[in-house]
Amino acid sequence: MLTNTPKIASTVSLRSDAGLASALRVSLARLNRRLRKQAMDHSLTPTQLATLAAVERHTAMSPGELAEHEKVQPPSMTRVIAKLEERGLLARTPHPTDRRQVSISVTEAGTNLLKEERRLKEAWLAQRLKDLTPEERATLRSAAPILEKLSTM
Amino acid sequence: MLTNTPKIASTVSLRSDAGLASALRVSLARLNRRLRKQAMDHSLTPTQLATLAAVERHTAMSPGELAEHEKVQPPSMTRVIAKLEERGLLARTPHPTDRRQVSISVTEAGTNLLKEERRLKEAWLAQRLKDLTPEERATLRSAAPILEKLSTM
DNA sequence: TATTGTTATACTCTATAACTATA
DNA sequence: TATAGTTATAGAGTATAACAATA
Repeated sequence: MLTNTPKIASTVSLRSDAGLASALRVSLARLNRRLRKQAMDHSLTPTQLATLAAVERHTAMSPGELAEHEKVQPPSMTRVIAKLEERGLLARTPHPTDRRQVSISVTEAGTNLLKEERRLKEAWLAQRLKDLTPEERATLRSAAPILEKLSTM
Repeated sequence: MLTNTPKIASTVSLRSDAGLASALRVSLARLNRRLRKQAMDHSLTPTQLATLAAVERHTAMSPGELAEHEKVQPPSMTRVIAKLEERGLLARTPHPTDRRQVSISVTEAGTNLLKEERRLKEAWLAQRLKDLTPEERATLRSAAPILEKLSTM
């Protein structure tokens, strides 16, 4: 170790809006980093996992839509889908009318993997919530819908 | 477009602890995804950016420490450092006593990049906070330290 | 002729193994 | 002989360009 002195946290007051933004940004990033570590050993890349979740969320999508949604190029999505299909997490069915297109959907195994993934993260979080005071939990209960709102504004 | 019907959100009640954990997880993930998009076009990989931030946070670190901190192998860190040094964001100075070691520190340009990166995210967040009601902002002010606490428990 | 998706190929990032310099 | 770091090389993942099938 050379030196290992963490710097003093931001001194901007929480009372100002800029201070609140700063404090929230730091807390959100840190908590998310911790949450991301609570993951299954599914050995899926982030893109693969996000693709699986997107298909589940939208019920059925074409490779082109998925590429756009995940901000990757179509050839990359072809390979992501191939991997997920190989592992039985996604299935491809022909498009009813346009035979150029393919419809991608989640298999039961894919759904189960996503469920388990979420279950692990939520279990970790629930455990920590248990160690808060009732007042702290009440505050978070009020804050949750506001955080939700922030991301859709 | 094939189909694009988003599924109904979780029906678990916010009142239960499991419901709170679920709601928080979703909100946190979504808000972070939005925040991450508010980034400079610095063309740094996630590892490069995280490394830069780690060095800033710890003032000075050795390549070995950085590799361990960022969970990459030493040879990978060698290349990350090389890239960051090439761009003038990190600097290397010899260790005072052990000539095998190298001390890595952030340059002024590196500090400025991190500042700008944070400024952008916080500006985006502050703008959204402005559109909340005073009560909602007060709730978030109370919640911020609790979120912070959750990640260190 | 335009569009959807795939194959061919190259580049980047990270890993393991082997090497150099210093303790 | 052990440790810190780098260089050499290989394996994944993604991009661009070219191609095949269908509209």
